[in-house]
Amino acid sequence: MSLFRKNMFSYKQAKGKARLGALRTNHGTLQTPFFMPDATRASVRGVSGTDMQTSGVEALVVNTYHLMLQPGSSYIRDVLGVHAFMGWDRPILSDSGGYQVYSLIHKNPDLGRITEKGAEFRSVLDGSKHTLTPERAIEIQFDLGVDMMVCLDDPRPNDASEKDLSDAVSRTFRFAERCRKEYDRQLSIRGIEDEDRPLLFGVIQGGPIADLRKEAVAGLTAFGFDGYGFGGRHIDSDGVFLEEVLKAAVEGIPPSAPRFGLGIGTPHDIVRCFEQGWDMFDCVIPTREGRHGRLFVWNHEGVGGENLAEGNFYATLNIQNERYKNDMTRVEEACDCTLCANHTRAYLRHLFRIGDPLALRLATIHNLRFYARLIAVLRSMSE
RNA sequence: GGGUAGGUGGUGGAGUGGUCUAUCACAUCUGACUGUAAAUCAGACGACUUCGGUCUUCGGGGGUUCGAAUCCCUCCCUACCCA
Repeated sequence: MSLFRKNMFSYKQAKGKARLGALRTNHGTLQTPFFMPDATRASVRGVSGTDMQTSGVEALVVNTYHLMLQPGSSYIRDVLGVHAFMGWDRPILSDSGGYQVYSLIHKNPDLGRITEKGAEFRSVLDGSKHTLTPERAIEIQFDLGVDMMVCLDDPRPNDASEKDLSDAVSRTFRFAERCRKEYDRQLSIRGIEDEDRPLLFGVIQGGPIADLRKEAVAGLTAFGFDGYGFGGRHIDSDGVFLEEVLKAAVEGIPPSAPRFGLGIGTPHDIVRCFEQGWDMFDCVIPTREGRHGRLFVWNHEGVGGENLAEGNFYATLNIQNERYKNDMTRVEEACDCTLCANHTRAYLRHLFRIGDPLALRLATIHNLRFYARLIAVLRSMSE
């Protein structure tokens, strides 16, 4: 019983393998490709919903693990869902907490362990124990009331042994089966009609080994999910984009399903994934790096496009550098964001220097606007 | 005029005979950041360097000592108290 809803996703082939699509969700239709900033704890740090809408943000990602800890999924359920809680009425996707198996547990074994039962976390907030089973992850995501949810997965570091990576694929598949079973059960318990159900994404594991990725895709697609996400990490330990691995994965996914590159990525990574046929993305880069004073700017005004694939269409500047002390130009003259419309580089640098929270907000807004403009370019170029 | 306490690298402030170019913090400079333990983290921060070192620093000057930021003399300066 494959998940399939008529008119949920449609697309037309664009340049090469890239495609332009439309994904229907309970909070509106999203044009693909699209990029979602991470509002991990139901907040894109430092910016308001209005800031995000003005910047061109169309959808957000929240996190099951972090919201489970604070303020708690039942709390969010009781306040009628994360949309109402945040005051954001556009699409929201929740990540399953699977990434925290990697970012917390694998990077620091003191913070928990992953077993066949699920992920046992030692809370990063107060040390308390929390077990996130596949079933629990799905239940929480229903409590959150999101539009798109993700199966709990078991990502491993890319330098893990082949056996380890293979185990991660098979366990992620078993988790996916359990997630799907619980998903159906929740739909039934909550009396949710097919037309109103959130979309469920399976996650492709396999590390940097293309054959494992193919195997993962084959298993998941045979089982059937609304969409498929590329999990784990899409870069090697040196930050090099795993072009062939992404390609191996995307080729096995039926074109009728949306393809989600989890945690992707830099502007260049997004372009390359889009050209391979990936449709949706999320990443902390624009927001985190913005808060750290790194601003994205186009290399050329008017934005050509010939150089998109080479990745030299943009540059970054560290606004805190001394060279901007007397720089009275805009971060980017051609940008229409709140920062570029009103303030100089020198002023933004000053705001960072004095530690004013406004610096974080303005830098984040600019980077979100940059990403939105990148997506707009991809959409227009491919027609 | 008398007394007391002090003067350490951009700042604050440790050190009180050798392991001191001198802890630490801040400031400054630079870098990193990819499904957010991240308004975080890392490196540099006297000069020169063939990167192995070399030279110059702890208010100024002089002295004791094999050796001084550390002890002594002297001068200068600062803060507070008393006249």
